[in-house]
Amino acid sequence: MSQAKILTDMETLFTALSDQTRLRLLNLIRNEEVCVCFFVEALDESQPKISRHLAYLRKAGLVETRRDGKWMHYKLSMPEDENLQNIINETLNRLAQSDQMRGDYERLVAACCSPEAPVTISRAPKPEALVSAIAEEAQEELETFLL
Amino acid sequence: MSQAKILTDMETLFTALSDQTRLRLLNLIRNEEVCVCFFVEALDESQPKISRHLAYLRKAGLVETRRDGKWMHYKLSMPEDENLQNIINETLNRLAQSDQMRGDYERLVAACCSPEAPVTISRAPKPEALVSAIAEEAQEELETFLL
DNA sequence: TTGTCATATATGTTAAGACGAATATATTCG
DNA sequence: CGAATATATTCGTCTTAACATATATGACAA
Repeated sequence: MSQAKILTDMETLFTALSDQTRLRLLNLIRNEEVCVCFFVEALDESQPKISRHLAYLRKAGLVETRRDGKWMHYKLSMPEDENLQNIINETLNRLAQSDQMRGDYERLVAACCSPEAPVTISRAPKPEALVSAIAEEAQEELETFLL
Repeated sequence: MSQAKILTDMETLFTALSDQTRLRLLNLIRNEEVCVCFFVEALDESQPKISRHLAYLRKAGLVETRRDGKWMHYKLSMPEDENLQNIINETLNRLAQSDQMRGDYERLVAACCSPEAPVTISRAPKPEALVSAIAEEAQEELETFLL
């Protein structure tokens, strides 16, 4: 039963959230599935460090993985309980107000879409949601231009 | 500016919430100011342990203290940011669904209001909100009885 | 198979924090 | 003042978890 574990589950959730690197990672997958190499690029941290923290989040049940050939994609995995969902959403909303988190996100976009993207990741699969958002933006710009 | 510290502040908040004893303490002061001796009684943990965790919560800005002679009272101290407030409220709501937390609360009520309360705390100032709630309940029972 | 790339895990070190036991501080009472 | 009470802090120990560095795994390509 879920009853018996409420306290332990919350401890697990908050321990997972109590690290800056993990909060930064969550901020990046707020909307979309992201490939590990983009985390490394956007946070400018070592690959083992990113990997360890992603593993931590996975064990805590906060993210799910999908393998795609050599690439591992991570996405948010919401708990069933509504209170816990709200906690996570409020966390993401608070993070979104931070300049630093916006900077991380901008580096994610740059790593995905810049023509000068480092060779390392130039062939990695880009986050779909992000790419389509960028495409829409470009579309809008085009339309604005045409007016 | 609050901007510069968003990430650090969240790390501090979640670290404070990532311990079962501290979650149990927060559950007890959800509605009211409570004196340390009642925490010790309700959680059935050693006094130094309770004291250390309360100090931790105070340093994290989650509780405020008021001295009343020999007694120290603790109460919730909400952060200014609305997202963080929501996180704390959702946390308390989730805790309230736990049988264990309800057990803690019942022991708090018992310690405050039972005639067989241990000598140690029989003279300690009781939580006002709790006492008045109990009084109302008694009043209701009386009225029901009179019908 | 051999090599290469993307990611994960092991290792050794260091720091944070949780605990019980003992002790210190602060307040009140006599 | 000194004794008693409520709470806080210190100490020594143990666990958890952070990190950098090095190495292992798993997938694909040649």
